Amino acid sequence: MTKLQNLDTDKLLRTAEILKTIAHPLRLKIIDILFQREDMSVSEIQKYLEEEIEQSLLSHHLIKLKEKGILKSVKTGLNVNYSLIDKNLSLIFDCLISCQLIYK
Amino acid sequence: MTKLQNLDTDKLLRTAEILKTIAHPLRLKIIDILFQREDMSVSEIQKYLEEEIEQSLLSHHLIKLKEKGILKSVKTGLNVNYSLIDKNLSLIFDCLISCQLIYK
DNA sequence: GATAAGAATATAAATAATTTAATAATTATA
DNA sequence: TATAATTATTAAATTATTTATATTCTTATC
Repeated sequence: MTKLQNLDTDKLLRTAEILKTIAHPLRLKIIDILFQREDMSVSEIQKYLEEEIEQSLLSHHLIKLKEKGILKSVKTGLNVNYSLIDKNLSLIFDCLISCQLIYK
Repeated sequence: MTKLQNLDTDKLLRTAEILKTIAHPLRLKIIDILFQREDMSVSEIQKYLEEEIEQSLLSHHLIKLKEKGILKSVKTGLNVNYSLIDKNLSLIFDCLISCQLIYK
């Protein structure tokens, strides 16, 4: 009987926290956009989103993604440029595809 | 500029839905238990959980996991045995590890 | 320094998820 | 058939997340 992971309570909580952070349509879309192009400002990201979305709402989501260690940001002049800390995050889609939970 | 995935709205919604389903400490623990041993009844799973947890709460979580396509169940006598539909789901941990979002 | 642009913050409102508790349904056994 | 064991269902209570609105903060430019 092998262990899936060394799953103590802290690790369960942290894993759940990260997955919860990603588990949102708009935040997934943001991740996708930043996978395609690094270092985009908030207003650029806003333009890329097909749905019209409030600046403050976008900011909320970006800050949450940053807080949880998924994005980083650099301020340059008026702009704040966000980017993915690790592009391997896209592997999460591959995992769900390999489980046939989403289609390719 | 490559696309991360072919990310239409439906796919974003479905991906978020699945991740949200997994993104819970107890449900992750259930997944871990069923990765270690297939076909466990509700009461067996209950015994395996270190924290004391209500039978009805466990049932709620199991049913949610089943509804979303992550678990399957077979009724035998008094028991209902649950198991993972796809053990590759554990790859999700590897993904988070490779992004250094959780430790190994 | 006044104004504008870009982004963050604060707060409240709306919505959704989780947990609890009581009860019901199903099957097995005395 | 009465009782016990196992699991599911329902409704209510609690807690958490998401969204909207208004405002503030920072930096640049006039």
